Amino acid sequence: MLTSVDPDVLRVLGDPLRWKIVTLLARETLCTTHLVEETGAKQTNLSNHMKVLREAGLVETEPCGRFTYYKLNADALAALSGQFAELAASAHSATQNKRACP
Amino acid sequence: MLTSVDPDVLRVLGDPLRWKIVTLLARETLCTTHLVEETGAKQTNLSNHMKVLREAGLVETEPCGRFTYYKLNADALAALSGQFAELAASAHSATQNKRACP
DNA sequence: AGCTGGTATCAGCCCCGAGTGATGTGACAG
DNA sequence: CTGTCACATCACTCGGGGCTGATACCAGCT
Repeated sequence: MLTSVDPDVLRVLGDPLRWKIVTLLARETLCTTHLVEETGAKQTNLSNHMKVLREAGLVETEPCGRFTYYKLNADALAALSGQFAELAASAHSATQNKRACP
Repeated sequence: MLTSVDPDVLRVLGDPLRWKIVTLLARETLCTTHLVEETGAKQTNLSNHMKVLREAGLVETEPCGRFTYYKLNADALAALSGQFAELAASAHSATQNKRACP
């Protein structure tokens, strides 16, 4: 199939703060306190964004005592990479076939 | 370098209509009239979205008489694919190193 | 020239979502 | 048990962006 991605995941990643969170989680698994001091955002704001990222299937939670660790879902990112590669390949060959003017 | 992508491109792709336009352009090069009848959106709305896609470097215009053909920028998509692959690889190894609880 | 069809721009409406403060819940330490 | 810390949820404001109608622009045809 070609591009089964729905734009929801991309919309989720389109927010600057959420993207920064993703890049931070790409280096190490962190809990909310770390993310607060890394991003400078309020805890409430971060909690909202983490919920969005979790519901989009991009991060997974791992409770550890009273802390909540977040780690990236590498599979989701790999899937995105594959979809974009597929799209790029299709786009490369689509430059030839041009639909006739109406 | 790791993840030089700014979330702007992802935000642009996060809109459902824009994503549909991208998937349509992945198959063949089209002009605005084709996109209007394919998506069912108003011409004004489409023109706005095409401007956004153009400024994001995702599509390129090719004037042909009084028509304007749009084709995908395969390089931009391939770059996105690479960035996500890099991110996925980094995320896979980031599950090991977990920063200590504060 | 004047007319018609394809696109781009402008001005405005309206709604979704990011951000914030207050509050609730739950888990350890004393 | 009580306080404190980590985190989540609720209620709210407000600004950005998607959508639209009107209009300007441009290329080709008669």
